[in-house]
Amino acid sequence: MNLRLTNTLTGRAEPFVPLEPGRVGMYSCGPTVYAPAHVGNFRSFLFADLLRRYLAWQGLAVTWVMNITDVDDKIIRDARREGVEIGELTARYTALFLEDAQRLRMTPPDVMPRATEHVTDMVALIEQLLARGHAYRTGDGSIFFRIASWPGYGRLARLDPTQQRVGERVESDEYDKDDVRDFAVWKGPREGEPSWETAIGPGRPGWHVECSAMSMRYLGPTFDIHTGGVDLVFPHHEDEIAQSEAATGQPFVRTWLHCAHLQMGGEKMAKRTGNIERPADVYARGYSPRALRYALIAAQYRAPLEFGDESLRAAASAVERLATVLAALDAYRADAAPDATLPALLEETRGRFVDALDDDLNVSPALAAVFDLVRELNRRIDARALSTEDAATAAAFLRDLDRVLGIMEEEAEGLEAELEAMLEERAAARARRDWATSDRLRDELAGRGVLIEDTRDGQRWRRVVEAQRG
RNA sequence: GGCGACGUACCCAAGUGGUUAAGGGGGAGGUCUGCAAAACCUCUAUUCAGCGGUUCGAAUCCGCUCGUCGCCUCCA
Repeated sequence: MNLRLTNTLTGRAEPFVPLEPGRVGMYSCGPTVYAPAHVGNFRSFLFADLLRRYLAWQGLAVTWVMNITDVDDKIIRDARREGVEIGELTARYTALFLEDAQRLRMTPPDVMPRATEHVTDMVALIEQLLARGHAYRTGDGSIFFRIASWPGYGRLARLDPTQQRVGERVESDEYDKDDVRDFAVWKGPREGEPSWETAIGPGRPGWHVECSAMSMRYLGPTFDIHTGGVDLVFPHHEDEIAQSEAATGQPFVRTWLHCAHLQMGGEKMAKRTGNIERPADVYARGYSPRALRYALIAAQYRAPLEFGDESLRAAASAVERLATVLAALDAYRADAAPDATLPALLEETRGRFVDALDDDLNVSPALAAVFDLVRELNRRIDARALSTEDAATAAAFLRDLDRVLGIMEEEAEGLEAELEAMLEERAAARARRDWATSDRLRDELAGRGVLIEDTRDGQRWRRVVEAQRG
């Protein structure tokens, strides 16, 4: 394994060496469940998924943890607005997130800890901070991390704490703290807000402390990889490092990975500005989850990626091309001698694929290798140059690469009996060269969303989910 | 103001010192096919924001200029 990853901590691509040979502990900042996640959020989750899949494909035992933030200011605000308990709101959006993630074929994380179920872990961490003098209480029962007590602060974000701009933010801050830069690890109880009775008093956890407590709970005080969007570098991850290392006295995360923003119209996709699109919006316009996944993972994670109808349309076509060659390989039957050059072709493709992904998860050249292979396979299919066995080998090879990509096929799905019967009827009509009946059935099936293609290996069908027009 | 990323064809996007500047999409023409679709073939950047410099040689290194985006505050 020659994987190199760009560590935000150093700003450079470094060889990835797991703490424990053969095993990888990886944590990804997950969603705050007060609204549906947008596709920009999913870029970040799917980038982590791609990494997870690649590591696993390379034979590493990965433990992937993704948190669900189910208590925070916005959740409280929105629940109050709706007049429901926060648990009702978060259950709703957690379910939606899981459904969206599944449709996008995000590998289910090994652990998806919820903040509200780990308050004890957070309290224990805060107690450590208090004991070591890195945190202090304020009059309202809140507890703040004292940045002045942590000299390494600002290292991840390369921010000089003394040069931080402090302005309006200071006045608007609702809590009373010693230093404006200090951040809350614990928020004192307030009327109408959820509160936990704990060893450090009543209240609720701050946002940053949640990720520290839960990641270390499942991965230990020091673990391999932590991912998130670039917008989390500061202050979220910076704060995580400070409080985690201050509490344990040990290094926290070895490799920090941050993916660039998804852009729409040249600007960051962000809920705040309303410049967002959600998976449901994309599907409503006729694009499949597979096309969306492709659009989100097809560029290297550190580069900003332009998202929109153009990219979705391109993704839909690309994904169709992959599905088509697999269908053709599956249907292929020929009394031909084995193709002597096929093994070398597959080997070369695999080499290019691995080299590209090893290079900081550079998917573009990896996909280029796949598409070069697809063209070559189509050529050989057309020329009937493969044996039946070759076709099966090539299909299995592509499906193996797809364990990393997750873009090639829809979930296995059958056809309704009625449509199945129409297919058989059409095959019979074709056998007697009854073109009129054949064409009529093809039109009818098309109307039902099933596209027919006639090939030397017989008729082939596939469902049409992608929009023909945007 | 501080920190960082980036500007490659009609669109998306690789390439970061050396033969013909990946790949996907789109477009044009052609082949195959009962038709359709798919597939295949050919073409679609003598040029990499601009200007200087280093070098035998630069899209790739250096400098300047212009432009874009992000972070510094809740944010994937």
